Amino acid sequence: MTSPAARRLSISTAEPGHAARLLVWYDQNARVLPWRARPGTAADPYRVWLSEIMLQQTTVKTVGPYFAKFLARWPDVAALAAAPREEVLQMWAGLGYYSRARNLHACALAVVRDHGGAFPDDEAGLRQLPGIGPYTAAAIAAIAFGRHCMPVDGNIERVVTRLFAVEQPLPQAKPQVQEQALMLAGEGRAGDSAQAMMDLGATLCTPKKPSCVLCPLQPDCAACRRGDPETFPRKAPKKTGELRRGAAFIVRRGDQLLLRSRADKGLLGGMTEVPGSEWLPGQSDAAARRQAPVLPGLSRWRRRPGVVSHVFTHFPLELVVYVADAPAGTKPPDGMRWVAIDALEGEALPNVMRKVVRHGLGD
DNA sequence: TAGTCGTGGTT
DNA sequence: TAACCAAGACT
Repeated sequence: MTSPAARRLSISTAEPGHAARLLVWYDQNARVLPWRARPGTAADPYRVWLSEIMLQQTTVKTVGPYFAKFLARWPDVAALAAAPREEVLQMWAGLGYYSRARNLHACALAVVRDHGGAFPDDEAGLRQLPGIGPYTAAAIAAIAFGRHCMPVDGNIERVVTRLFAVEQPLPQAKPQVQEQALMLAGEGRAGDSAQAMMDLGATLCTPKKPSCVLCPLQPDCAACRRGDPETFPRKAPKKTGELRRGAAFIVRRGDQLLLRSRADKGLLGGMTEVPGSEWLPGQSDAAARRQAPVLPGLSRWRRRPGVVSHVFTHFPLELVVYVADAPAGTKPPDGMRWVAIDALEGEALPNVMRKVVRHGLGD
């Protein structure tokens, strides 16, 4: 709280509120991250945007190498817009949530085509672009353009619901949290305030065992006073999905594999895969195997021992893997293609398919 | 509004 | 280990 000396001074110097104390803490404790501008220098909207898209539901550690890779290959939004979409998907492979990659490219094209290559400099304008929702629009507006707004992500939801001991569960409490979060934006330093809140949530106000003794907001934190900060935010428990089963089919033609591209939308949209059965709860191995591709002259299917297990956000998956050989010269079925095993790095293979190939090739 | 959409890490 | 979480968007 305010010291007696400071209180006397507060006649002319307003008592530091939440926002001010947050910024004092940030100036001494800000994380150094590749996409952040050096203190005192302006942020590059392209880098801010690229990082914000990559960071959606993705950890800082995971994003690091992808951010560097993208920036080296496409140093500005015009370069990214000029790239083939397939190349963007391939570079994104492994990062997950692939609609982000499709929207990233669509957004770059829109910025070049509709905005002369410059990002809109306010929340409303940004919000119109593909892949930019309420959070990302506010984050870019604050960090890149200094607009007075506060993006609300998982970190900030946690900090705010603890600070005010919000009893209403999420997501119902979102409007209230948004309003309270904005009160923490410092005058003239909205971008730093936003990043300070994220750093606070990531390093001190953590989901479990928060370090309240080090927190600059601790004197005012209702949840900390109650003694149960970990119980915030309130949230309804979510149900786990049912296990789905299926089969994946690896067809070898010499040193090549048979691949195809998934439908543009939906799960793993636009990504590369080996032919496979549907993924259904309770599907028998026999039913899955009947969905094998048909090629002339194909050898017998050999089932690889074991299964490939993978967990998506809303369901776990188990795939049985079969392998067969096709004679030299065999033409690929409609919509499929032969790809050299050595060239798989150049494909937009999601991790589940990397697991399948590794398993099928006996690694 | 609630379900869909990846993957890796932590507890 | 099963559950939860990570700078959410879209339908």
